[in-house]
Parts: sequence; structure tokens; C-alpha cells
Amino acid sequence: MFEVRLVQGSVLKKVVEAIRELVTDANFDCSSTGLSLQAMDSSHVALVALLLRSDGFEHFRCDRNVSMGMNLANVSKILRTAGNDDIITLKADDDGDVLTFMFESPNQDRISDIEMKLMDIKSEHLGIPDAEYEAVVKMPSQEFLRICKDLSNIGDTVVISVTKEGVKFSTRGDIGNANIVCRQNTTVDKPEDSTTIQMKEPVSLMFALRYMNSFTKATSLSSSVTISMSSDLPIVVEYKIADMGYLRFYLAPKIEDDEDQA
Amino acid sequence: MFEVRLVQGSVLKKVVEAIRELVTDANFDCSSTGLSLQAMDSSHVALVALLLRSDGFEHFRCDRNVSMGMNLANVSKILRTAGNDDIITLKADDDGDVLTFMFESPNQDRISDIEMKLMDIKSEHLGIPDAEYEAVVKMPSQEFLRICKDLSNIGDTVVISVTKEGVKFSTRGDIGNANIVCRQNTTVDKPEDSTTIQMKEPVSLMFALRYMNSFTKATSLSSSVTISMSSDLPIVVEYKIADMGYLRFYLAPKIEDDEDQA
DNA sequence: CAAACAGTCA
DNA sequence: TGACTGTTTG
Repeated sequence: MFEVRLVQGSVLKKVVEAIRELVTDANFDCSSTGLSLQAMDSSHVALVALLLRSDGFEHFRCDRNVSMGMNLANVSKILRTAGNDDIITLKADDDGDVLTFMFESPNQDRISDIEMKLMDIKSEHLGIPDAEYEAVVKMPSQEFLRICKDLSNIGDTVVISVTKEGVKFSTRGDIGNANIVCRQNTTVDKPEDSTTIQMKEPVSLMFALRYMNSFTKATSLSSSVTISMSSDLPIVVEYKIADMGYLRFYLAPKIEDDEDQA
Repeated sequence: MFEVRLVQGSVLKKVVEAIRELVTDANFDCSSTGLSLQAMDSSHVALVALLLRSDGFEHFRCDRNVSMGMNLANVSKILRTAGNDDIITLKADDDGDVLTFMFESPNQDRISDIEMKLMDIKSEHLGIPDAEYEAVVKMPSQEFLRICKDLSNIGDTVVISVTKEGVKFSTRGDIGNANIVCRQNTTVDKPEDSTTIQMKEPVSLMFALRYMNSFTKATSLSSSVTISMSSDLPIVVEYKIADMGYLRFYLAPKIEDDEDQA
């Protein structure tokens, strides 16, 4: 028996909208700890990791561990029929190959239930070591969104360089070259608007902007984003989900071309 | 001589926008009683019935009964040139094959008149008996719109079931099955937000969502919609037009497949 | 948070 | 040309 109840149903809607561009099918793994998902994007370049801890739900019952395979486009279609304020309940029998979504409007006037057939997806669960990163940048998620969007108008890749001065996002394209530098600033009124940098070692890595832009689909989940980098390790772009967990994206760096200075 | 003046011209704009998807050409029938229209949709499955009573107009003169055939796409084009607050006057000579639209902006700054050639359309006027329906549901038109839209993301048909518990909208599709239940609630502050059910007999009928979605184009005409059903009779979806009449849609039920319970 | 608008895509 | 999506406003 699996049954969980989430008063803030919009969280689930946002999570699915954030990862559906990257991942078409995925297993949602449920245990007494909570609900988690780990999946490679369709071209096996990026990795998505979601955790929603059981204590973030109003009700969480999961008698035994289950892995529920879903097509995210279908999940999205179903969740779009839920209001943003709806309470969402997910239910499945132990042997069930069906997941039931229940949506209750805030005033209980309208209750919908939608059954969705589950799929068998071979899971490729990778252990992700909890590395110590050489540089960790926390910045407003909106600002990161804006930077990735702006830079992708110029070029296809971004070099993220962290020094003690700040974090620099650079791209090169036919139009020209662009650099955006964000300095550390903790003096801002609201902590979520601050940019903080923890650095053991200067790091500079290059990534495909296409994936970065996909990651920023999660912007509405959190007002800040945390970017962790070490030489030769995948970057981690993390959006915390208040009181529940996180949505993390991993992406391997591109080898920097020894480009001639134009 | 035919000349009518409608201060709230937006009503006419909304009516035409609501039926143009369903009906391409139609006769507007004018008599001293008012202005009415009755037409089958192009695939002869649904029926549209409009009534605008003469007393809803500021001025209504219709010396003898006339039937004015119009292409609704053309009417729509003409009405789109009118402002939403414009006063609309329609004029035709008795022998005329021309209808004149006159639009006056609220402050009289701008007055346009557009002549449109009328067409000869063979009318197929069906008498619609004023049946007593086994179940009549009144609900917010926005909610009905939302339900039809949501369900059509899952399946092609909707089963509408009225019981004393409430009204249930169900569909089945490849993704899964969906049910939305609306309970009766008259306790809401605003009467237009209430859902009321009058039921002599439980009724359950199936309809094509494609037509339902067309009907909901009339949503802006009224804050509530009335759905009347009897076994084996066409459903009636009615949007009342304040102080003037109604726009009604009729649709025959589909024969429910004897589907095996999966 | 829902409705209206505008701009884009098919 | 119409439908849809995303944005903006109430």
C-alpha cells in the first residue's frame, strides 16, 4: 500500500514541469524515507536527482519499497488538470501497476481522480558520491535563469569560473564574446537575494548552455540556486524544495578547446 | 423595415464568436418577438439555438418576419471591428438582401457602418419540444469549461452522470481514466458560483468532448451554465443571456460501449 | 490565482 | 487563419 498526501500540490506540478524536458520516462522510487527519482536525460549527458522527504508530506504511507515507472509527458498532462491550490494524493496498491492521482480543490467542492497505468522502466541507479566541491556558489535562481538565457543568445557553451572575486559566466559566439561577473554580496536585505561563494580552489569549467537552460526550468521551485563545481567532476545545480528536499541536476563539463584568441 | 439597436453590443460579438466554430452559415430569423437562430453544426450532430428577445433591445422594429442568411465568418470579421463597448444597430430594408451594421463608440466619437450582402440558405427549422428533463445541473460556466478542457487531455468522450451525490464527469484514455465529481453546494457566497442539481432520476450519458469544448466557447456569455439530461434525449447546454434570452446547444448522446471492466 | 491579452506556431 | 502558449494584469 502506497498513499501520500501533499497539501501543497503545486510543488509536484513544478517538479514535473522542471524535469519533463530532460527526462521522458522515469521511475519514482518510494520508500518510507520519501519519494525520489533519479534519471539520465534522453541523450545520457545530464542526470536528474529528486528527493521529496516523507516528513514534507501531510500523510505518507509506503509499506514496502516500490519503483513506479511513469511517462513524464503523461504525468504532466494529468497534473495540469489539478488546480495550483489543490491537495494532491497519490495512491497505489502494492502489486498495482496503476497509480491514482487524487485532486481536491481547497473547498472540497471538486474532487477528481485519475488512474494512470505504470510502466516498466529498467532503472539505472547510479550512486552519486557526496563529494566535497572546490567551489560552491549560491545565487538568486532568477539571476541564474537570466544569465543562462542571455548567454545562449550569444553562444552555445558557457565557461563558469569561480575566483575569490566572484563567479564569471563567459560565452563566445559569432556575434561576439560575453562575460557576466557576479560578485559575492551578502549585504542584501533578503538572504535569498544574496550571492555567496565558498571556494577552496579556483575552478573554471565549460558546459553546454542547452542543458543549463533546461535546468533553469526548476527556477520556480526555489528563490536561490546552488552551483557546486570541482575540476573534472560534473557540476551540480541544486534547487532546494522547502521542507521537503531538493531537485538536483548533474552535468559533465566539456573539454575546453584550446581555442586561438580571436 | 428591420432596425434594431443593442446598447450592449458585446453580447452580439460574444454570441457570434461562440457559434462560429460550429456553424458556418445560418439564418437569423427576425420577428416582432425578437431575433432567433437555429442551426445544425456542419456535421449535423449538434444543434445551436439562439434567442434574443425584442425587449432586450433598446429599440426593436421588425415590420414583417424575415430570415436573413449569413456567413458567420463574415459576420465575425465585421463584428470584430466593433469595440466591446460599442452600441450596435442592425438595419435592413424589407426587400433588402443587404444587412447594415452600425457601430457607435460610447462617446459617439466614432461611427462606422458596414453593409453585408445576405445569402439564401435553405433553413431546416426543427421543432424542439420543451421536454421535462430527468436531471438538470446548474454550475459555474468557468468550472464546466475547465472540466471539459481537462478531460479532453485524457480522452475523447465524457460520461456525465448525475446522482443525488453530485455530478460526475468521467473519461477514459490511453494514459488512464479520470473522474471529476462536483458536489451540490448552494452555500457559496455568490449564487453564480453555486452548483445545484435537480434530479428526478439518475442519468448517465456519454458525449463527444469535441462538441462540449465547442459549446464552452459561450462561457463568457454567462457566469453559469445549465445542463439538462434525460435518457436517450439530446443533452441541452444552456447559457442564459441576461435580460434577453439564451444560447442553447443540443447534442445527442453516444451509445455507451459495453466495455469490459478492465 | 484566474482571466484577458498578445504574440507565436501550425 | 485559427489555435495555443506565455505573459501580464486584476
